[in-house]
Amino acid sequence: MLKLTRKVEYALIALRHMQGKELESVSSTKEIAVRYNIPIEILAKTLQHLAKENIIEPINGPHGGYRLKAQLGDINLVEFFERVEGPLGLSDCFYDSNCVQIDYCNIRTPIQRINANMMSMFRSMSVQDVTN
Amino acid sequence: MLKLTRKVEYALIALRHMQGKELESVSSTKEIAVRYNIPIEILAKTLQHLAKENIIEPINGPHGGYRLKAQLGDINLVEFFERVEGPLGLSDCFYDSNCVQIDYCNIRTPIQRINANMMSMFRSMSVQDVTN
DNA sequence: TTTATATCCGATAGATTCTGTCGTATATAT
DNA sequence: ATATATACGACAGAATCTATCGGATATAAA
Repeated sequence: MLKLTRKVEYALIALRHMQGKELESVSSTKEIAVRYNIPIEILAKTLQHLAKENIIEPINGPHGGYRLKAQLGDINLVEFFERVEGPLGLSDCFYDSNCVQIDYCNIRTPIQRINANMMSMFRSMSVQDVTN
Repeated sequence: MLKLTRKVEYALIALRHMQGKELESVSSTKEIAVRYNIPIEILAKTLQHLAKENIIEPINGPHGGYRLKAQLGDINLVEFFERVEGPLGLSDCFYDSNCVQIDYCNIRTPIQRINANMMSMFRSMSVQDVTN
């Protein structure tokens, strides 16, 4: 409950890795996978996803890899989590409402308040707060 | 990702239900299950768990059920989540460390900072903030 | 004392999500 | 050409979440 997914963690590890290098320099999937002991195939998918989101830029071919493209300070954590994992919320009913309790639920409003607090907390931090 | 479990939601729904009634009055599992459209067996388990945690008090026999026992204002949300679901944290490595990345991880410290923020946010709210 | 209505509790099954793997295609530097 | 990268859909295994089943104990009331 209330945990990050591996995918988000792998993404952050990779971004921090890239952040630690010179701006133009390129990091390959293999390099990162070996360095941090991450299964290469799943890291590959994660990086492809970040590339599709224009957060990193892919370089094809030998000596290729990825380098940072977006300003990590401009992406807050709610935005980042949603771009990597989709809609965010303490309960599904805040973005998709096929919950059988929805018509009777007596805690929807208070939970939504807490959810707003959580969102606001994550929104107050940027990806760079993690990768620096 | 970052969602509450049904068990926690059912527990909160039940507590709010009890909170809305007179102090001495008793609510049965069936009454709550029907009222909020919750599978009765799983709600039963949840209430038994809350009883073991001394948050509610069981009354056996016909016309039995449960009534509030603890002061809900005294239980903060971190404590509540942990009493219902066990250890809490954005990543497992904050309370149990068989993560294969642990020796190489470059984001453990920043994530722990975010985790501390989240904990502090949940600690600043009590169960009563949800059930009132 | 029997009966009906509750809680109690371990075992298990089903569903969903999370995590990781495989195979194949495409791009490009040397 | 070849070697080394990314791209990507399909699938498989694992873990967690959610729900169900069966049978036990407790007690109020007929």
